[in-house]
Amino acid sequence: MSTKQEKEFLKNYNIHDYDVPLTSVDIVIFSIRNEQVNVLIFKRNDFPYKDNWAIPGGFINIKRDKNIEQTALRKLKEKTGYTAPYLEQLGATGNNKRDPRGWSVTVTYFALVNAEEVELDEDTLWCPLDNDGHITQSKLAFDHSELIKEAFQRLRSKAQYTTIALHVLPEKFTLSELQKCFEIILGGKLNKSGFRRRITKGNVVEEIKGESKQTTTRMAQLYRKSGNEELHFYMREIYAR
Amino acid sequence: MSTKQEKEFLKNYNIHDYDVPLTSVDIVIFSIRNEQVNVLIFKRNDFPYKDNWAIPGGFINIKRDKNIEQTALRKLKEKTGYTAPYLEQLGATGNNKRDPRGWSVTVTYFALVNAEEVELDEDTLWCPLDNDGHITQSKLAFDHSELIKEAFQRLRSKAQYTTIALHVLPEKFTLSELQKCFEIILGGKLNKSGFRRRITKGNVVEEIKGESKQTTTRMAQLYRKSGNEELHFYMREIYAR
DNA sequence: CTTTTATGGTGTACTAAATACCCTATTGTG
DNA sequence: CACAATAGGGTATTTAGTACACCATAAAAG
Repeated sequence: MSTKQEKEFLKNYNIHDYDVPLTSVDIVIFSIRNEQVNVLIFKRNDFPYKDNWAIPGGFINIKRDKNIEQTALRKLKEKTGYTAPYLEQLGATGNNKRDPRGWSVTVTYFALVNAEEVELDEDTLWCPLDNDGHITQSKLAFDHSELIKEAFQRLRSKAQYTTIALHVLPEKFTLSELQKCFEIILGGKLNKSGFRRRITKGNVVEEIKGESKQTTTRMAQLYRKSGNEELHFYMREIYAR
Repeated sequence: MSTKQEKEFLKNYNIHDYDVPLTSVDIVIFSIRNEQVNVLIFKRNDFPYKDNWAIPGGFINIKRDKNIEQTALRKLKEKTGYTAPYLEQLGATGNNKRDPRGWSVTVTYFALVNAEEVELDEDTLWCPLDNDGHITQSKLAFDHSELIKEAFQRLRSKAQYTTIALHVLPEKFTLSELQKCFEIILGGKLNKSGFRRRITKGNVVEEIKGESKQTTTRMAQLYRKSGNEELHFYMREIYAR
């Protein structure tokens, strides 16, 4: 397939001969803390936007990373220690405005983690989002506030027809805790028995026989995730009011 | 905000000092012909994969393109003449294997067009897909077969809960023609009266008063798209068997 | 030690929006 | 003129939600 001419072409090909955009990976890391959706941000150490808050990310290391998902996982691991989180690509954003260094493309991922299992570095913090996915704290570097908002919209939308909220919980949890997570993400109340039917009917959680958790009132049955798939998809959206 | 130090940094910043990936945009253009989903492919004129079939695409022109969607629209217009098609970003694919020139990231878009309104250039053709989204003709350059398959899965999935199939039809169409398009995309038969209720209930199509179309049997009412949104989203998926 | 209260857990009536199946109308064709 | 084929639409059934009521249980209050 590969002709002599083609080999010649590839030998002479040098990307540095062309005007190319910057290409980076950013990652919106979600968790739930104090009954709010939170996002992990850190204070930048380098130009541009030095000393501003931003979401984790950076350039693809074309020596070390085999693919872009690996770049995202590497960044996530650096900031949270997580190696197997829920991770989904949100999409690419690219234009000539978003980075002062020039034309820039970023591939954004979002991850769900359990806040209890993350140890924060210095200059790293959880920042709560309001009901529209706006970050309530400081203004962020680049277009990161916009990326967070888009990721939040995707998260909320997916919570309506999948089991995505499972991924912010620890290994063991009660159904009320799970419902609470859905309600926080969806921004409204869910019907209890409808929710429990929906969750227990599919093969998405299983009782941990004999284990229950002390709450403020009566004991609650503990569950764990079951099924192998990352997400279970429902035929209908759930209704939060 | 912008300090002297930062200005200095930006002045000295040169992307050519770094090892960066190639970044391109590819576009999967769908239409329906002969009761099959088709994809537009063309014969490559340049290395690598010269003389192989591929989907349209290319590098971002950082002088002319303001953002990646513009790059995609530019490529689409070159091949089809369309300036306002249904266009959606599928996502980014990036790894060190897909392009012989080196580490490569591509942002894939997919578009829906009406085949009748496209004039094919030389070295350009419509190629039908089988029921799994596999291209039935030749092997394609790069990982383009894989990109097509992923785009087709997204298209089929969206046809289950949105009005996406509207975008492969001409301005005027009958409900039977619309149903046929959905069936082709979904790969199964739909229930007629259920389908008509679903379509006519939302504000997605409107009768063209007094206009009807001759079919092989009785006259059929003509409709046009209505509503301003690109897509209408339903709460439930439709069921094709 | 009893009562209150908050939450855990479940059952039932109602409802929305599908599917499944049926019927009638219209027009070209043998 | 009967018949085939598609347009167009009606109704019963099913599915999976919402709304709401009810009992259980353990901590806290009196």
